[in-house]
Amino acid sequence: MPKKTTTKPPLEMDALGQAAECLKALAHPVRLRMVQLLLHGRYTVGEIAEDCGIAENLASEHLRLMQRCGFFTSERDGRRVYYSVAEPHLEDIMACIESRFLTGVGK
Amino acid sequence: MPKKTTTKPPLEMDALGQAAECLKALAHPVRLRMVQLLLHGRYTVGEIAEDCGIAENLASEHLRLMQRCGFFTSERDGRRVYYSVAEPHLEDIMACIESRFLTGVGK
DNA sequence: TTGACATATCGCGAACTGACGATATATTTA
DNA sequence: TAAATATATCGTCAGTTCGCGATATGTCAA
Repeated sequence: MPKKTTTKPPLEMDALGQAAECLKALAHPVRLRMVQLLLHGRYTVGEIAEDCGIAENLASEHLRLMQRCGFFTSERDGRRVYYSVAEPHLEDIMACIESRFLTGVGK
Repeated sequence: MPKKTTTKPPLEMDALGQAAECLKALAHPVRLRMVQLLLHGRYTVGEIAEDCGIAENLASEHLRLMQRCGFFTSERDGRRVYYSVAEPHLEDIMACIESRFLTGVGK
């Protein structure tokens, strides 16, 4: 009897907590924009900040947050730090989000 | 000349804001659980509360939040109120989330 | 009507988040 | 070395979220 469907979550509640954490990381317009951008290549903090129209320290904070979730990684090259996507599922998830919210709207 | 496309995102920033709002609504373990449950049928507030292991007033608050996003709808039947999924994309989005976070973990 | 049940709403406090200026660290160039 | 550049971190504060007890509303049955 591997599973029962009676009352509670068996032990998935824990995984749902993790999933919620990561969704919280995505749930910010600037961070969604960063995901869109980095899905097309790697960029420095300065480039990302400019694209999003925010200060560089703010960008750095958002990027670090996404990195803690495992969504992004960074590598330093000289004084610059390049961020890129580390989580392969991000592409699928972003596609879902875009298909719901960003399709043919005011284009 | 309705809009200019100089530095920033064209006009999608607005849609990203909306998307972020809805992701925030999803970004909670109890609410994710509610989505999972309601994707399998319609249930009353009391049933949902018990399944999630929370008080009924709390469940009611979470459900109302999801309803404001357009994710759920409710219909009253006597003293009970049944909630069900209203947003068809929820299934896809939830599938993405599950494939990332809820696959073969500790099973 | 009254009482019981199901759900919704309100008000509060604790905890968290986001933005921002100031400051710190790391790296290159002079 | 010092100065300039790129990024990261810190402290703070306004605003928000969560859970909860108390209360309100809505519905049925006696």
